[in-house]
Amino acid sequence: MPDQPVITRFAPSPTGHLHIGGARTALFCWAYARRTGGRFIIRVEDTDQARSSEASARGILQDLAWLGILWDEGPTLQHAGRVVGGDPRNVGPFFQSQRLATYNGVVDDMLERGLAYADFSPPEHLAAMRKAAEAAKQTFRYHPPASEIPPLAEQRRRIADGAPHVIRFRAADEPVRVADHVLGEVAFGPGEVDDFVLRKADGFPTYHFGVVVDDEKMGVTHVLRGQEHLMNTPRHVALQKALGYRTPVYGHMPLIFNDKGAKMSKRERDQSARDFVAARKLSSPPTSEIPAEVFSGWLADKKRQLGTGQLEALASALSLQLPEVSVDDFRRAGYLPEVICNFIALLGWNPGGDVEKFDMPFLAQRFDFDRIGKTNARFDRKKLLAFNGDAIASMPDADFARRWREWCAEHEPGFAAGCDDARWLLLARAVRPRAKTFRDAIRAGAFAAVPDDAVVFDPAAANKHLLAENAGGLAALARLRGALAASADWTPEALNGLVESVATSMGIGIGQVAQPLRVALTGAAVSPPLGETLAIVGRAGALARIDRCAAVFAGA
RNA sequence: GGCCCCAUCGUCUAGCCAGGUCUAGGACGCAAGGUUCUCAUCCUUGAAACCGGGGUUCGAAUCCCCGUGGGGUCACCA
Repeated sequence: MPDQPVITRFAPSPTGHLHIGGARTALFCWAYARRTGGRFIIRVEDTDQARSSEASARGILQDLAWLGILWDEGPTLQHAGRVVGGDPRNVGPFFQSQRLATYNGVVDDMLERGLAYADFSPPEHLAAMRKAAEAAKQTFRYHPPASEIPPLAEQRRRIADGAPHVIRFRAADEPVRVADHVLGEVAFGPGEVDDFVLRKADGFPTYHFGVVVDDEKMGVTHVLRGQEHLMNTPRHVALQKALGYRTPVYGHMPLIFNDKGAKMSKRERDQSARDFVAARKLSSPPTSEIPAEVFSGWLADKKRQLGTGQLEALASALSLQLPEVSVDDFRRAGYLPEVICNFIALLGWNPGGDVEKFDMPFLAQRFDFDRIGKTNARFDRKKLLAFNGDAIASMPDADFARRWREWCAEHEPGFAAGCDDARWLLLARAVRPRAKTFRDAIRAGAFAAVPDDAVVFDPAAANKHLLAENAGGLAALARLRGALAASADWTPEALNGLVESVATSMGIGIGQVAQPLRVALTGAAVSPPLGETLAIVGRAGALARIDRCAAVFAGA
């Protein structure tokens, strides 16, 4: 196959959000196709009827598109004014649940050729055998002697009678070699591959069967996936060999761990919430979203997970920050898609030398198997945060202002609502060096969204800067008010100068003027520089806030 | 437990494949100092690693073996 164009695929199962590890797999598959001038396709593996959902599939596609990982073939999605996906080679559909006829055709053929057989034994039978083998400390391998497999005619007859059954692969007793392009050659002894199920009792293919058939039918040449799939590969290779299919080039990537050294998973979010609840000794749910019995069961059983909505309701009721695990989590937390791509690419791959900041075109130009690492990587949120902060810091003002506003429209619609463009730009500029994420920026700029008559004064700040000692803070405020009311120039630069000159004229340090003003304007001891803060609040707002502050603390 | 993978600063890693230029480089984090009206940014400096043991070799972070440690996987989930 060396002369054929490269075809890679990402094959998510639509049972939840796009996980960060899945995003990396997709990114690498995309990058490899781009670099080699090949094609990148998406195939949705929705063969688990109980757990798959269309909403999840759509969410995953949207997350991919948001990250900038666009596919050449696959389900179609409207994104940024164009259609992503499609089926130019006529190899679809790209949902496995719509390809049952294809799988059934292959099953028939395999039955006919003795490569597979119908197994009518009930699941309990298998479970018992497995248990017995475990008790005897033996490796369980399902591979009955040929004499126990009914003749094909009988299999056909019972199938036609509607007897419940699965279709199993008839495995050969031979070793399998996998030429992995990341790990090198990996050898598996004879007997490692057993008579695994190809088609489930519900008529849907298993993962192994769907993957092998579809990769062949869709002409996939390169399979990049997580190392958790390594032990599946001999099955796939054995199947390909039996069917006379081509074997794609495999590359198994190192895993991504959380900071506890375990595989990153949604469970982490439940665990973090559970730890928090346990530390607070809460025994009843703090939100009506969660029934009491569900809550207590969840609390007692570390394996149990709450629904996504329930978990989020819990977190917000406790104002608890859940660890981000899925792409959507990071998006809502205010991370930039290009930073996420940059960062996850670095988990398991690097361009060599000291380069670690790069963009999608760079990846599309440089990515190759030979620089994929072999060691599992911990997902370091602190470093991601630093990367995101760097990206925000190096953006042009106007870009940051626009993208922050877009993010707000999606995730914090109330925040930017009444703000005109000029003021928004001032706010964005002031807040930017204080923010590592868009959500951070909201925290830093919160004072701007508070109505002038609703500033909440932090008691500690007010005490320290307005009420302490000889109440010099209130006197400074009075002087500032006069100067501000008279100021001709309402720009950050001029206003900074004005604050300085008030301090000078009063013969005190700038801090002794600045901090009282800061508390009056924002209620807190922390804000952007005063010139900026004043400019954002506006003259009328500033005077109103100062007056209200003076009134509140006058008698104190 | 069987099978399989892996092993450089706390973390992500460069260097390893084609041994010497490595008193092991970068980044995040951490520590100290500086700039500053607060916070943050920013600047400077610093501490910090080749898992252990054998070999091969004039020479090993780099090659080989063993040990140890970590991880993955053992479904009619994917």
